[in-house]
Amino acid sequence: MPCRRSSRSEEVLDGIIFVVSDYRPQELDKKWQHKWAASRAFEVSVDPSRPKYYCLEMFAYPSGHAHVGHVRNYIIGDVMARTKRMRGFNVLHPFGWDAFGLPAENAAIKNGIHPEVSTRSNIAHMKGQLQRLGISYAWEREFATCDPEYYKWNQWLFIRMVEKGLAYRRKSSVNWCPVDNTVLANEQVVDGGCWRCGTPVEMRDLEQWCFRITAYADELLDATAALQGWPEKVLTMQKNWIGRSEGARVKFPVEHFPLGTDIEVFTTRIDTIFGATFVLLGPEHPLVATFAEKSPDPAGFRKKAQDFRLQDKAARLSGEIEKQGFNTGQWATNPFTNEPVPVWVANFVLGDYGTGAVMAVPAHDQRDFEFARKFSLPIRVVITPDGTPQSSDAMTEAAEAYGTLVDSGRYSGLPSADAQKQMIDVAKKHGIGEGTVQYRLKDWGISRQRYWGTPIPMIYCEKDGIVPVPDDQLPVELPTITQFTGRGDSPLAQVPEFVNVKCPKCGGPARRETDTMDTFVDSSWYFYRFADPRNNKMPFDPEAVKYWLPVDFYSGGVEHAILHLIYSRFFARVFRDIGLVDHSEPFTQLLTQGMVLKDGAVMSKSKGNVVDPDSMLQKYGADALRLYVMFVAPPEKEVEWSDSGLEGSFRFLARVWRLVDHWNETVAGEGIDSPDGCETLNPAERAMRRKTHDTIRRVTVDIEQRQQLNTAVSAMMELVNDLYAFSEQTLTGAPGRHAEEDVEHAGDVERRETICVVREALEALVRLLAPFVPHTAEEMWEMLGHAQPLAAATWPEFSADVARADEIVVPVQVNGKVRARLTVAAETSESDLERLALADPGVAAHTAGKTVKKVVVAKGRLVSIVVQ
RNA sequence: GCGAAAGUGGCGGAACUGGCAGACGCGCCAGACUUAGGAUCUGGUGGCCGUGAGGUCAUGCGAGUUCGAGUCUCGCCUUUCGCACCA
Repeated sequence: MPCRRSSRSEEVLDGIIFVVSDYRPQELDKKWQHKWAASRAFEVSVDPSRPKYYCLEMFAYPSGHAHVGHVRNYIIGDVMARTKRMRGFNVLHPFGWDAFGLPAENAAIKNGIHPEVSTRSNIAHMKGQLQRLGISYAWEREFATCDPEYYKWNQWLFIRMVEKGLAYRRKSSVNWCPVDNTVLANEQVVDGGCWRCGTPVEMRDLEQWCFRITAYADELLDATAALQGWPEKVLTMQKNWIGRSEGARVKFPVEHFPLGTDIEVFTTRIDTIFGATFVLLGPEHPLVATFAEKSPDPAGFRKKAQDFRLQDKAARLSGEIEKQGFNTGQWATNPFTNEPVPVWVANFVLGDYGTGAVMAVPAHDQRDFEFARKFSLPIRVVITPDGTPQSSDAMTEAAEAYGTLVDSGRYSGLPSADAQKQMIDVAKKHGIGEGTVQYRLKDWGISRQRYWGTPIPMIYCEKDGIVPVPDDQLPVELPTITQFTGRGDSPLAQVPEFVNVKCPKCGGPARRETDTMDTFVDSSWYFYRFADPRNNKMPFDPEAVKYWLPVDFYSGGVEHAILHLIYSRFFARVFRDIGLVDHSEPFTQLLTQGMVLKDGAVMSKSKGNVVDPDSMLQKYGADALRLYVMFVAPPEKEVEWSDSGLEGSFRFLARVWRLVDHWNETVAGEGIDSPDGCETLNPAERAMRRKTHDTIRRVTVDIEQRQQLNTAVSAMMELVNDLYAFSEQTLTGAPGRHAEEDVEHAGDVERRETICVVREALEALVRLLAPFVPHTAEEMWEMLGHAQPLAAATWPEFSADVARADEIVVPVQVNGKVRARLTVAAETSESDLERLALADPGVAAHTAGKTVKKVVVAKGRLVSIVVQ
């Protein structure tokens, strides 16, 4: 039964006395949340007879408390999910927890609480928060990545990747965060610092496991063209991250060294090679050590190179580094000019890009130019706009543009592009180089020297080498550790019963891998698991994934534009290539929601500016919060939190409530049906109906096509305003003014047509509101006499016929200024409009005594008259 | 430095394909109802001139295209974001 009361009451909330009519959202929240749970309203199963819709918000790291910034994303997703459900789709809307990670482990080091314990309790609390917001999740599919039933499949997949050569072990120079005591992937280094704590990263040489994401570099890049549902901004970031560049590798032989001692360089501008007057090595280049030995002061040489290495990433935090370098004393031969060129070591040459060495063309590369001027190295112009040779003396900066070659032997006179092709051919023919493609993207190092993650399922045997854990022994479970020391080595290495194991091949003594996986592995495929979360034979049933995937609507923060989203696209391809899925792109549409600011800053615990959703819920109920967050701005935009805005949303809901309360008994009466059955409607009734249908159209388009949820809300507000005005015109007076009498008088409305029109409007309104304010809408739906819950109702039908206006107002401009407004039949022809406009007295006043030069008529919109 | 996006009332924002700028909300002002109003309902609310009808200016600044520009083009300013020695 509806919890409806007819009298007002006073109540004290937060020390303030409110007089409320009837709207008690806190009661409604509980009532409907229980009903939805009891009826399993949002649980779904595969049903090929219905179109599916997979609506997903990025799952959460269980930090303990969700603030309104987090919650905004879940509400956006919920509006989409609830709308699509009412539109007839079989909607999968799951949620889970990205539960492994450093914060829990760091907390354990600090306060001794085991990560498992704190994580589980954080999850419980945050789940409660989301449930109190009424987000329509299929909770039965929930899982956490720290469940062995989940991470088992990380391990299973890892072994498949080892088998396919997509996971491999290598010693390499890695980014090391001295505070978090672990390795970071390149994607996790932001401005030279750790993405989590900002500490400048150090370089260390470590053995670690890598995923061969570069095998998919071209595909990941090319496929961005097909991702039409993604924001351009995110695609651009991914393209830049992959950083494909076409060029050539060319060998510069080192003089006075054995044949085959070459410095190989990568260049995108082989056309400038005749201007290559020196060669630069990065400090990490292998020949640096060799050259040091040949130098008069090997120790000093090595120290200078080492200094360059150390300064590298950290120094970038504080702006640009000055270009430094020193001469190795060695010479190499430019293979095109056959001239000797000096070899230098430079701090700005990256060791891990290309070949770690470059040919320097100071006339045509700004960095080389600055370097050459600083160290008085020769500058030779080999490209000019018109092919006329030039001196470098007057140059103040490098000329990087393409042009025509000069002073380049037999290539002189060729345009850059042609020269590049010919030079690459010649280089290849002589075995001194070849055309290649270089990427900025590097393989993804996933080993982490931490506890709270997925154990890497590998065993090291002296006899058999590196052996994967057999599938039937998965999962390799995390041992329970009681002491968290924070020492710099892998915590798992300190657990002998974990480390010591028999080799699966020979049965002899062996050691387990003690590193765990980067938690981005967990989040790279969780959306597949949701399709079949309890499968204990496979990561998921391919048939279930075939039905539900790809994700139709995915929303989350832009901060994942590269990391999570590129890894997920990579994993989709890995699953594809091991035959488990038949698509390549996991997310059809991506929405990057804007953050919620408080006092101009991103909410964070440390800044102390978090707005806690629970206190808002207590005061205004879930729906007011939901509505406010959707109304305040379009989803992508950053917004500033406003308490008074939230209060406005609460007032709106109370206003709708009073409206329904005012009319419900009348419209639920006998013989009240669709106005389609009514003989004739008077003009006011017709206008009211038109508004109803126009609102249906606007809200539907705003949600489904434009995803502009704020204007959908304002359209509904307009409808409510019109319904108030319409109620005023009926005999009853406005709702809310004399609540008692109005209810009595509502039955006095004489025209059955009026009641039919109101009924149609209210039923449409309540259903349009449902995705935004589901609890309030459910209750009002019940008040309107419906036994079936709104969660199972269908979306209101839009009728173009009803929405069509029969009369329109057409403004008339004279020399660009509006001078009159014509009220005419909607289908008035252009010639009639012109005639009516010229005849209008307001227009005539401005055309009198002048010549009409031109009349432009935009049918149904405007008439523009030019006079002189 | 390079690249992208955005600049609209006191505030958040709207304006869909170039066609009445400021929808909707917040705030503010007034009226009604009231012992009371911080509830509710109604009306008003960009600037300037005018008692008024009305006029006039106005979408960061400056030009341009057009009958008509917040919207398109060019230049500049500001802000935000991304990339930043990637050869």
